[in-house]
Formats: sequence, structure tokens, C-alpha cells
Amino acid sequence: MKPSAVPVQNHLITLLPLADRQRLLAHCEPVALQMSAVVADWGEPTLHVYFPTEAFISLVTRVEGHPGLEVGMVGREGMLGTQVLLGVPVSPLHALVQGPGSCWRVATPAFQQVLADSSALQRVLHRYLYVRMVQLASAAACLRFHQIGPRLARWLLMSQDRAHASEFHVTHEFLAYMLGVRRVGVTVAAHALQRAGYITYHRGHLSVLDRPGLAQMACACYAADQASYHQWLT
Amino acid sequence: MKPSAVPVQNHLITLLPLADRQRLLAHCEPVALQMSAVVADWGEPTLHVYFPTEAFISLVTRVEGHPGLEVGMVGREGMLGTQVLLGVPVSPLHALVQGPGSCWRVATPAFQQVLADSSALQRVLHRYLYVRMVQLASAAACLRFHQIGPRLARWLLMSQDRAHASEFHVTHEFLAYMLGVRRVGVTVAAHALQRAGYITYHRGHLSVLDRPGLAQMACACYAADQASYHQWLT
DNA sequence: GCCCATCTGTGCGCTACCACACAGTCATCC
DNA sequence: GGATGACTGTGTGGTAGCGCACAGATGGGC
Repeated sequence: MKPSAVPVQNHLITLLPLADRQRLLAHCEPVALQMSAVVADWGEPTLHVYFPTEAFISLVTRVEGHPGLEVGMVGREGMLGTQVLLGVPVSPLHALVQGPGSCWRVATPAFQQVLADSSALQRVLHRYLYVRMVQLASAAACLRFHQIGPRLARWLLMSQDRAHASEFHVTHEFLAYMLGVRRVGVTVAAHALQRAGYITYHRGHLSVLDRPGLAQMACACYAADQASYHQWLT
Repeated sequence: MKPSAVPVQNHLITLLPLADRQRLLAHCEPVALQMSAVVADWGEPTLHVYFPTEAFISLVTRVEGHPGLEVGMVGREGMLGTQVLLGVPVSPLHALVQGPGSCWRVATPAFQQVLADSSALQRVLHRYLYVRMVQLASAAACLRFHQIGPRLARWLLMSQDRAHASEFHVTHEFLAYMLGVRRVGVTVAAHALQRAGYITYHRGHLSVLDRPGLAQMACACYAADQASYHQWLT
């Protein structure tokens, strides 16, 4: 749990040429995000943008009469606060820390300044925003067509990627919230994955045992998301 | 059905200051989109962007093993080709003409040029893109939580808004494709709306009779989408 | 005027998921 | 070490929507 000696980096930032990267990092401050912290909320002003290095964050939309629904994740591969790229410093989503850890944080005005001065940064983040839109569209189809089991498997893979660990803290209750289903539905699906030997869990602690097994179980959206990310962000 | 004498306009364009508007219109050419034409396709290069004036277009995502799923509509209030704003001239979605009619078309390079020179245009279109993202997220939740009846009612309202007419050509089969459900599901839901006196239809020709009735039937996503559009685009 | 393709209505069995309810198990805190 | 709260497993009945199959209606083409 100690910060590693080698500075952990955010992938979007590593894509920048040295000069642009340094200009951005000059305005970055390191912050540690706590589990379950709310980093952004519906309709609230976006005071900072975040580039996770260890932490990862779930993006949750809402619809009246329902508790919420995850429509994206942001980890070391991404950025929180893309709306600032569009000149709209108001968060459209709820952002919940799902994996604690370090993060770069940039105040919105400073970020806008750096962005205006760096076409390389614009290029990278515009592409990232494009990928998010593609993923948002595919998430919609996934929600409509795919069943709990494959969606759960996909969720676990995505979380594992961002947690950089094969174990993490998550309860069935929380998973149900993320996936927009009942807790019992998650219990049944998770049970099946456990019986297949792909995962094991106990009172909120979950371990991935067989990643290829999970990948086989997951819906194709996982691979599709990966592909579009890699297509546009090296 | 004749082009009106008064030039019909696209709402995004009318939001521009006169100078910027004229600069953009100088590169626009009028085109008439035919019913069922495919204006963009998955992974294809975006050679033009479109600003509908009479026409309207459905945006369709896909997921393996399923025919497709509508995730947005573009009519006089919007623009097709927002990915160009992000420097990615490749279409992430399938774009299908759902209401025929006139449209402004701009070649991608010319559009990029005008965009670079007009901060007002950037501002308007960035906001539009933000609204599309919000709507995409809410569409995901709508797909997950809402039933066919309310979703159908919402679809009809959205189409009516964009068709500028209370009648349009659409079959149950097509509606099923858009909504991601079986044709039979649409038949049942449409039947209910007809029995309630909100709509009437016959062999592919549908008329909205009672718009307030439909609005009452539709899920809250309709109002939410409207609200976010008006919040950011006057 | 007839045929045929298209469009709409209906029926039947099935599945995934829902709502609600409750039991068992385990960690932690006093 | 006993109570309490959190977490997971199970059961029962209900419903929305699915897959499949087919029947009736109607408009356009010949």
C-alpha cells in the first residue's frame, strides 16, 4: 500500500511529448483518493480534473426512480472531467472512488490554460473523449442485450485491469448497484463464477483466480472496449 | 412537401453570431437526404458533416449477435459527425435517414478549417457534444430500466419533434429495430397507445393524435433530454 | 380483378429477472 | 464472549419480454 518508489504514471500523460508532459505535470498535485469518496456529482461544478495513477473511479448515471447505474470506469488509462475539454465545467455524472490510491489532480482553470497551449494534449484527450463516447454507446447496447453473468465477468475484468491487482474489495450489494440489477441476481451469477473456479470471494473480498476463464465468460463488449482504446490511444 | 420559400434553418447554426454563421454557410452545400439512406457507417471515414434542416437521422450502435440499437437522433436541433470535433474523422455509429428532407453538408476539411477559425462555432458545437454525451448516458439507463411502452412513447415524441409533422412513415418492424425489442413487443405497445387514443397507424403510416397523452406515457428521459439541450443550447 | 408481398394481430411455452422474505455465517466492537 | 451489523445463500411467486409460429388484412403491381 506504500507509494512505490518509481513514480506510477497515468497512461494519457505518458503519451505526451516530454515538453507537454512537463508543462502539464507542473500544474498537477498528487492526491490520494479514499475508497468510496465522491469525486464528482451530478450538476456540480468541476473544480478539478483527475488523472488516476493508482486509483480508479466508477462513473454513474442516474434516472429517476432508480438508484444509479455505472456507465464507465476511469483508471490509470483515463481521465476524469472530460467535460472540461468541451468548455462545460459541470459534471454530468456521479464519480465514485472504487479503488483507492494516488491520482494527479489539476485545478480546472490551470488545466484549461495548459490545454489551450498544448496541441499534443488536446489531441490525446480529444481521442480519449472519442473513445469514451464509443464505449458509452456500446455500454448502452450491453445493458440492453447482455445478461448478468457476462456483464459481471466483464466488470470484474475491467476492475482488475484498473486495480492492478487480482483482489479487491467489493460486495454483491455494490455490484448490483453498478450493474443495475438486484443483489440476488449478482449472488447467483457470482456463485456460478465461483463454482467454475474463476473467482473466489468472501464477505466483500473478491479474488480473480482464472482470468482467461473470466474473459471467456465476459460479453464481447470487454474486447471491443479494449480494441477501441488501443486503436486511438496507442 | 415542397421546400419552403423561407430558408429552413438548423438550430445550431442559428445560435452563431452573424459573421461566424456566414463563414460556415459559405462552405455548406444543400443536399436532400432520401428516406433510409445510410449517411455514415461504423468505422467508415467521415467525409462530410451534416446539419439537418428538414431531415432527421437515427444513430445506431451495434453489438455482436444483435441487429442494432438506436442511441440517438439528429434533426434540425443537431449535427451529424461530432467526432470531427475531436479530430477523429471516423464514424463510431451507423447513421440512417429516418425522415427525408433537406440538409446542409460540409466537407470535413473545410469544416475543420472553419471550426479552427471560429471560437463561437467551437463553443456551440462543444456544448452540443456535451449534451449528446449526457443523452447517451441517460439512454443507457433508459435501456436498462424502462419498459417498451414508455420507450415507444418517447421515441414517437422525439421523432415528431424532428419530423415537424404529426405523421410519419414507420413500421412496427422498424420500431423494434430502433428500440432493440421484438416486433411483437412493439405491436402490443403500439396497440395500447392506439386504444388509448394517443396515436393511430395503418400499414406503416403513423399519426400522433394526442401529444400530451403521449408525453404523459413517455418515460422521464424525454423531458430530461429536452432539459439538458435547452440548458446548454439556449 | 387477382395475386403476392408487406404489415399487423394473436397464441403458447419459456427464460431471465424482479419483489419480497428470511435464514445462516462471519467479523467486529464492546 | 456475546451481541450486533454486514454479507451471502435460498425460496416462492410474479412479470416483461423472448422465440417461434401462424392467421388475417390490405395495398400495389400485373
